[in-house]
Amino acid sequence: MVKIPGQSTRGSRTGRPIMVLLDVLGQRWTLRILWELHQSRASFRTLQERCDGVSPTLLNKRLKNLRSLNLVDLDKDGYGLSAMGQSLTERLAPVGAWAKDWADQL
Amino acid sequence: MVKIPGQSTRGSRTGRPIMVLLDVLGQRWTLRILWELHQSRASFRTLQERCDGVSPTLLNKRLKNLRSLNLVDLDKDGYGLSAMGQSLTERLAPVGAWAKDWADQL
DNA sequence: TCTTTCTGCTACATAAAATGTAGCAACTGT
DNA sequence: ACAGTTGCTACATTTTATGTAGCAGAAAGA
Repeated sequence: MVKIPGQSTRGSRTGRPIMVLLDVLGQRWTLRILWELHQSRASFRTLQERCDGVSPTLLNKRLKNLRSLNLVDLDKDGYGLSAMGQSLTERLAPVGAWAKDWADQL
Repeated sequence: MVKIPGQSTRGSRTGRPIMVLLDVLGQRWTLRILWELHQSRASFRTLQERCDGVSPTLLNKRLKNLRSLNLVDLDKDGYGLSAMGQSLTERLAPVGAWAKDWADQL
């Protein structure tokens, strides 16, 4: 059972890792934040701009959460993906290619 | 430029398909709904139960949206993934495997 | 040293989104 | 005719996100 302190258990009643992950990624801006950090490290403010000016309140909330989940870290160069975060976004990459075909088909 | 009627343009100012997709997938329950439909087709109510009793209001909203995006369809056997939805969730599958390692590492 | 300009972050009122519960109309099977 | 489905809607309450302002600390320049 995966239990994250201060985290909702919505969609996690089974405790199956995938459910927990889908729950986390399904939070507004989380996916986008990971995507942006996958492009490059960024300071809080830069990241905020890149995320279409998402509110700092929420950005901070998400970043705190992603750090506690060991997907994101913070150093002198600002925020970036941890090794784990990197491996996740790498697996998410094929979806980027898929999106092009999908958009054409729409 | 991809424009979806009645859809927020949050995170879609560039109109890049991936941004639109991240925006859609980043909506609460969307990812989970796709995941559940990837397991098998289901009626509205069955799907609702599988999604930990998500409110029918929201479930319907998401399903409508996913149908307009050509990711989900509805037939006599209830809701299910379209061909497009299938190809998306297939690309999402590696993330399921990843989640196990991630959970162990937490 | 004294600004200026970054940094990450917080407070708080407003607005938007999600929940929970009840129930409707249409169809299916007995 | 009746019971049990189906997909779905209404609506009041609660939760979440937005937008704006601004604080405290570090670094860089004059």
